[in-house]
Amino acid sequence: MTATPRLHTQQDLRRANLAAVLYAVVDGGPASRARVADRIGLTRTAVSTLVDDLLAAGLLAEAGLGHSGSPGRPGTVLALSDQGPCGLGAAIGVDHLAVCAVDLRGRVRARAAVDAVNRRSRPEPVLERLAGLIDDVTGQLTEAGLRPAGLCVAVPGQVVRDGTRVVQAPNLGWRDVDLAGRLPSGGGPLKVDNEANLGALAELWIGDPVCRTGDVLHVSAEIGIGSAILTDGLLLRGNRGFAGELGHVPVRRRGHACGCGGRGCLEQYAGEEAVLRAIGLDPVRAVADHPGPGGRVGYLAGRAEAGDPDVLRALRGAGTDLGIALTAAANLLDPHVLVLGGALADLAPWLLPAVEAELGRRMGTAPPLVVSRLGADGPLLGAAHAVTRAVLDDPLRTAQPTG
Amino acid sequence: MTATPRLHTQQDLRRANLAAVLYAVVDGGPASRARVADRIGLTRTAVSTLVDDLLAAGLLAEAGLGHSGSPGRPGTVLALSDQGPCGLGAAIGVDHLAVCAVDLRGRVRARAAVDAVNRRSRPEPVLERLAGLIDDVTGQLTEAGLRPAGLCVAVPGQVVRDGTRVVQAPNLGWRDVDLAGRLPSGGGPLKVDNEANLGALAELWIGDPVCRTGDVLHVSAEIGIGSAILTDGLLLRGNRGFAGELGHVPVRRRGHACGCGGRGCLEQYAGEEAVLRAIGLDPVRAVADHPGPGGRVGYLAGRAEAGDPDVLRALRGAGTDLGIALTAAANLLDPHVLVLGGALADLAPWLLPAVEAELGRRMGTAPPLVVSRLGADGPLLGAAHAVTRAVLDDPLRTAQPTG
DNA sequence: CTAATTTGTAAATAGCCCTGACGAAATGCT
DNA sequence: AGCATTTCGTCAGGGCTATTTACAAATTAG
Repeated sequence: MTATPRLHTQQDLRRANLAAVLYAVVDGGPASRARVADRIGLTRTAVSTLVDDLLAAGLLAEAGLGHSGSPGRPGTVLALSDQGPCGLGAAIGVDHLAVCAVDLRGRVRARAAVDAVNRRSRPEPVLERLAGLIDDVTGQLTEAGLRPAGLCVAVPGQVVRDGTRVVQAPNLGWRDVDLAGRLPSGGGPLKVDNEANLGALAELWIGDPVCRTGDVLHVSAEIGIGSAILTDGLLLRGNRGFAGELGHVPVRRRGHACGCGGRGCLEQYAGEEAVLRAIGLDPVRAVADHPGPGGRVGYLAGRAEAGDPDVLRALRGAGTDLGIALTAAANLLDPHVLVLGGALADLAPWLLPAVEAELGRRMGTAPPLVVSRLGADGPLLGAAHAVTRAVLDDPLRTAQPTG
Repeated sequence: MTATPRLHTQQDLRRANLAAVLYAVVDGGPASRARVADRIGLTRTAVSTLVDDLLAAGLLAEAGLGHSGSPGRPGTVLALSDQGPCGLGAAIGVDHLAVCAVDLRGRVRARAAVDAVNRRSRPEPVLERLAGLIDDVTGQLTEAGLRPAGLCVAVPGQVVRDGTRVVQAPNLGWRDVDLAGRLPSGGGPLKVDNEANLGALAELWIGDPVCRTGDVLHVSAEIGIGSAILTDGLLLRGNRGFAGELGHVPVRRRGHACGCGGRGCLEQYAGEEAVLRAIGLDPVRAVADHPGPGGRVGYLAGRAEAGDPDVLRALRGAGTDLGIALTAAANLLDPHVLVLGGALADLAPWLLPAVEAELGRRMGTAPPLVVSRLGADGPLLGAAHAVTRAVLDDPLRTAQPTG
């Protein structure tokens, strides 16, 4: 439900073609003007003028002459600038805070992270600590002569569609938190998005190439189980921006009551707490016993690695229920691929067989199931890249001449 | 997973603006050039030249002067031509064949239909009879001085994404049937699509206005239970074009075996056959006993109307299971509205309460549930309108001067 | 060293929309 | 009725965008 942006004026055309040039370089790698022209179907002349603008804006850079061994004059290779604007990404996790900056080439140029106990914490101190990290990263950037073009924050919760307010983040205990103006976004715009969404976008942009060839359902779990649906390279956000709530897909007709008000939700059987309970641990105590990013997940992975039968059985059970929910999703969406991301990626060796078995049993030809390449880093990287992608989408809006 | 059409040239811009003018009239009703200019954000001058082209192409027509009572020279009202190209729509149902033609204004200008027993029938005789109906309708059109701009066929089964081949239509017993060249499409292109998809599009284009304001999940059932997902006014088709298979969402962990190979699929509990079995009827015999379009559904509706407790209980049960599957879908998609279409619309009075009860029990705030305004006619109308919409999307491609 | 090939740019051209201005046709006030 | 006001549609001129055509520069192949 996004209003399709109408193409009316010649400026819109110009903007679209500027973006097309940049994406030709993003998707196909550095290339000469002539090669870019072939890729996007414009003439060399047109590409030349577009490139002139992009060079002046500091988004592209000439990187010497390329010679391919074939006859003809070699072209001057165009690459994305590594001196241009950077994207600031931040992640608010239940037990950590992280910030990073990526340049237009997608390289991480600065980062900072701390362990933190954000569970059931008030927003103010969390945002204050996060602001400190952001200032830290911004400092590193300006030292290197780079400038931030905006900030995007990944949160484990529901976010309104326009991306300024957290509606609900149960595991942080936040409700209706407006972030506008409360974090130093480096002059650019500030956006908030769900970590599952950003993890999926990261996988699309810089992860497994299979995600670029069709619709994707990207599952990710921290404590809750979320997912994101990518269609045609775009997120399906739904009416309120809450699409992808895989954790509340019913997998038992009459099952445990869930915090959402329902019964038999997947989260009650495959969520982190459910797995901890299944091996006889008190979830609340486990959080205290195994803090830090990947604390409980690392603990579970360790015991699974050691062959602990209780943990293996619990993960098999979780995988089976996840398989049921994914059957529902795959029937509804017919995705090209299913991706396990977030904390699930670290437990994939023990979850995957059960998930695949259940999918195979229930669907004639189930979509392939792959493990995220980015894992727990996905949301953070996705947030940073969301900023740089916004620059690429509208190159001259945020650009400024090279110094 | 549709390649986004890139906007490169000024011709593309022109095409987009021609379409914008037409859609301004479609969505906002007949209006003067100046009014259209206001609606789409172009200048009166630009709109004038666009309208000139559209008048010459026979897509728009001037309909006299409009006077609103306000000062100023009255504008000449522009309306879609009712002499222009028409869309031919056809529907292949399990027990009927239907064809209709709609003009650009959306009015049905010709139609033909017959009862037929297509269940488990070979494609050849069915296509032959359908071709006869199409010729009949085309004849009516040419008598009225109209010309068909293409043909779209609705089938109860899975269709490849490019819309030329039926992969599988279980209730017809068809597998891998290529329709290209086997039906008289009146010179224009021939397309095939799933009836659930076309029913949903019909609802979007000419049905309940709530479908136009956000993402929609449109459920429709003939014998199988299908659905279509509309995002941003576009169908979500999925990787192979099989998205929307609501009928195979699991609603029982260990349930009846289903033809799809799975267990506990919704279709086994809420499909037409399941309901017939639940009231003690043999589905195969019931088909023979109650033929024709709406045969079994009409029979069930009649008994429900009369207060038959068995039927009411069976429909309540089906509604409950449908509610479970819709909970899954609503959590994944966060749709703006859920629509019950197809044959379900006729049983809505008895299904709806159970569906709503289950949704309400499982979701804090469930999306509103509405009944399709078009019902069983949806797919046929959607098919016809798919053709006219294609004309509106690229006005000068298929156009020809007024005679 | 020459021919062939490819690259990048320049000049001229065509298409599209915008600005500004104008006559035409209605309303509303005197 | 007469006049000012408002709105509509069109015309002329101009700016922007991409294309066509042409050409100099730089490389490979023989």
